Amino acid sequence: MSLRHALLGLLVDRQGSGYDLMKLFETSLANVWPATQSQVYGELGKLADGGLLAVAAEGPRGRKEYSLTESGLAELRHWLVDVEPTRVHRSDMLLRVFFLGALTREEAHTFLVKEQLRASQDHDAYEDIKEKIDWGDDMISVNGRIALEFGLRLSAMREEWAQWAADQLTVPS
Amino acid sequence: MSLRHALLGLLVDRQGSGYDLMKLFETSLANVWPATQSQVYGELGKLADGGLLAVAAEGPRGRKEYSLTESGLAELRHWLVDVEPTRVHRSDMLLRVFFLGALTREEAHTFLVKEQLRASQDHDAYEDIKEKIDWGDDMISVNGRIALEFGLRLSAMREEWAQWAADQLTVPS
DNA sequence: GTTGACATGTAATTGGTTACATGATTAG
DNA sequence: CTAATCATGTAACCAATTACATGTCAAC
Repeated sequence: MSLRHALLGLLVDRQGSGYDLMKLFETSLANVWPATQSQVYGELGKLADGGLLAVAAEGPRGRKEYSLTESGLAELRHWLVDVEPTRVHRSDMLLRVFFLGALTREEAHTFLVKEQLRASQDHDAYEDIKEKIDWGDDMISVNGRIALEFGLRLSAMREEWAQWAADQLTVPS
Repeated sequence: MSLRHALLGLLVDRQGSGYDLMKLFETSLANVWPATQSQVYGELGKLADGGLLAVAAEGPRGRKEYSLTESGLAELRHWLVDVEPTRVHRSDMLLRVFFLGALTREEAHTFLVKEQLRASQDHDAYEDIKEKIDWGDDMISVNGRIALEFGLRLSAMREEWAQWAADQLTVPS
């Protein structure tokens, strides 16, 4: 149930339509919590029904501008403070690693080299974001920097690990 | 659709019932791809219907022992070699980071310190596994070690990052 | 004979993805 | 006038979670 909280969070220091929030999503939260258009519109409706959001204004083309209510902010804060983040993270990449023995050594090696490349590309992409985005001083910009640093460290780690893992295969015990 | 491949993978160098596979899951794959009992039994049925698995033997208590077929192995290898691993990984922890501005500085600091602690505990748990599990030489043991190393490096990274992030809050720009 | 491990399944619900469908407004 | 952007929604499907339901066999 994190999407609802993502939407509440985006509405803390701004007000916006589903369309606005979708665009914000793409340029910020999509890396940690992807969502589709249908999901966003659906969830906004439910949040408004539940009184966590209010329709602050209606514009052209049926545009509905949402704003956070008292109870919406309370729910967000409750989620941040009291709800434990999920422990396990699914990774189909690591799942594959378990079964690399079903491939030839060359194929397994290729798999790990590709992962190393992906990690390296991800790292580059994060570096790009760090340089090119002009960071505002709003909440998601300030804290987005902290999250971005995680991405940078993670991709660096993945690259080193994949290198190490590929070496393990090349020189077996 | 990774669960099907997880099951195919487990059946590469052994043969087993849903019950057996569940137990194997818990002690190996659960960290990278959790699955429930109902999911496992359901998926095994579908895989058998599709000819990727065969019922090799039937035992007491309705026990059905599955084995990998030719086309099952082919499908596994295809997934390993040709299907790109998922790019984005959801993290409700990082999602929360974006919204830390909705908390007081103390609350936000506490959140990051708790994350540091979780990472540290995860690291300890992985160290424990590394020491205590007696590793066989079967496929999932050999490659499980490679995956475990990822867990160790990731938890170390998370711990350092959380420490850094907590410091960022304490001494603001 | 009773407890615990073995063993399999179904049903209801939720969250997420993909595809489809429609239409208004603005800028060139 | 026409293309791009704005704007919202529905429907079908799939994967995963939770809870329920049932029953067997072995060991003590």
